[in-house]
Amino acid sequence: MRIFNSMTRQKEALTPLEPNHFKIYVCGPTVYDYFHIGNARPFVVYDTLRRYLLWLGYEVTYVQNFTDIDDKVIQRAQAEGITTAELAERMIKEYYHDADSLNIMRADIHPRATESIDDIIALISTLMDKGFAYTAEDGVYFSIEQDPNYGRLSGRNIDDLMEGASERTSYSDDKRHPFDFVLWKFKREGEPYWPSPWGEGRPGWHIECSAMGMAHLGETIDLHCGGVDLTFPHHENEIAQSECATGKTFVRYWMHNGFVNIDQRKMSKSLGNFFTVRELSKHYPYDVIRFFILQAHYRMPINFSDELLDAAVASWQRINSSIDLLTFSAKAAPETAPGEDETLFEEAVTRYLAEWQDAMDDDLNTADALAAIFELVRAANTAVASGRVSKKALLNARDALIGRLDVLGLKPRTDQKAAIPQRILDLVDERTEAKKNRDFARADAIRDEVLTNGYKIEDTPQGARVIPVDA
RNA sequence: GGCACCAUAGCCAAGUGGUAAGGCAGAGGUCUGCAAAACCUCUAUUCUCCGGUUCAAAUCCGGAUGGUGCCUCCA
Repeated sequence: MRIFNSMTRQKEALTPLEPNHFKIYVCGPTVYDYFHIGNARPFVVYDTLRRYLLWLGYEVTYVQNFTDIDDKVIQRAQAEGITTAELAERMIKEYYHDADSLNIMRADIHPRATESIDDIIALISTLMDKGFAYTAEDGVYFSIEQDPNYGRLSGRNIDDLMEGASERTSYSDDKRHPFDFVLWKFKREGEPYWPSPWGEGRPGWHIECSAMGMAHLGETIDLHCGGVDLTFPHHENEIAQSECATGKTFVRYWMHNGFVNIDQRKMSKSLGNFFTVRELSKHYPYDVIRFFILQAHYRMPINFSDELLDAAVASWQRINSSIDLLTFSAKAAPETAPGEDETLFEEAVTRYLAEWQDAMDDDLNTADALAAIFELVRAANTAVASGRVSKKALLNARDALIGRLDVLGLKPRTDQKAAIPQRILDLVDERTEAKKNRDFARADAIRDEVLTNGYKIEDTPQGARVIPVDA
């Protein structure tokens, strides 16, 4: 598999440091609110990466943190009159609700900043000992001038930063350099704090990811993933503090996903143009949201609108419909089918599955992978219509389809459907009888009645087929 | 101001040197008692524009235009 490494800005062969075992760290949510669709993208994308690596036979250790202490958590907790721990606990529960619904696998480890204070303090101590950190009035800072490699990931040097900063950065505090960043914030009135060798306080934002990543995955991590907006300063700072502490490469492959936009503008909480996944799920099912995200390559920006979601509903329906059709028609399909249709179909299935894998291998191109899925769908629908393809071939195709969708974290609707009530099945039989007697008025009336009850009847060469109408 | 990214049909979106995937929407047809679903055909002589390299460019190089992002809240 090849992956675009943000550090080198090119696609590279992806290999684990430790044989057959990938160690992945994904920047997780700050738990002060429900997460929005823009936050959901990395969770879905890297979950898909994880599933694919597992499918390829690798062992994967997947870590995704919860930032449960920072300014926003404190602010929100104060506004609600509860403790930060209470707020975090609640929002983590809500995170799991949405993430589980999006079929995002739980990480092997979900470390929390407040439970990793010892690791954080140990890391800062090392940086202090080695002369990369210093104490200022309001906290402990990392000195970027001590790091000759600073700026490598984001492609900027300290001079570039100064130029950008000249109009926006205040030089008023007592940091040695305006871009020095805080490792440990000394406590302020009314805020939670922990003891440390430098005084009571709480961790800075960047340090927690380094500390938790290294604590659970070792000093060198295979993959570190997150949104492009984290490239600078968050990931840049993580590299600086981690590598200065250990002298080793912190991360071998950096992956950054593109934004979710609204009206061509970045979706963000500060712009106020966001939809939480929870809110959106009231209008569109979770599987459609996931499908929508995977329809584009992960590094491209995606725009977001009802029209695009509606199109995704229809596309996803096409796939589900084909799976249902395969299951249904396999029942009446011949046991063996020695003809050309059978051979051509099996060849087509093999070809499209190969295309699917090629796409996934090429920098997790889920858009292309889904195109292969659609090709497979068309071949399957054609095979079904021909009636000259064996039961075995149809079921093999169906299972392959379901299997590949599962790697994408997409569950076919069939699996989620309840059994069709006997009452409905009786009506369908009654309609078939009416049709046989050419009593079409009666047949149509029954079809309408069934539809009113939430089920659709479709006539096929193999007989009438009943499917629930999706809400 | 500095550093990046993006521009492909009505809409969405793959494609990084060999002659434009896939989905949605639309039109026509087949099947059907009628539907639905499905299938077939059609819908970009062309990839924002202008130069250049090459036998060959949506793909590489240079420039222009438009849009977006980052530059100590951010996925």
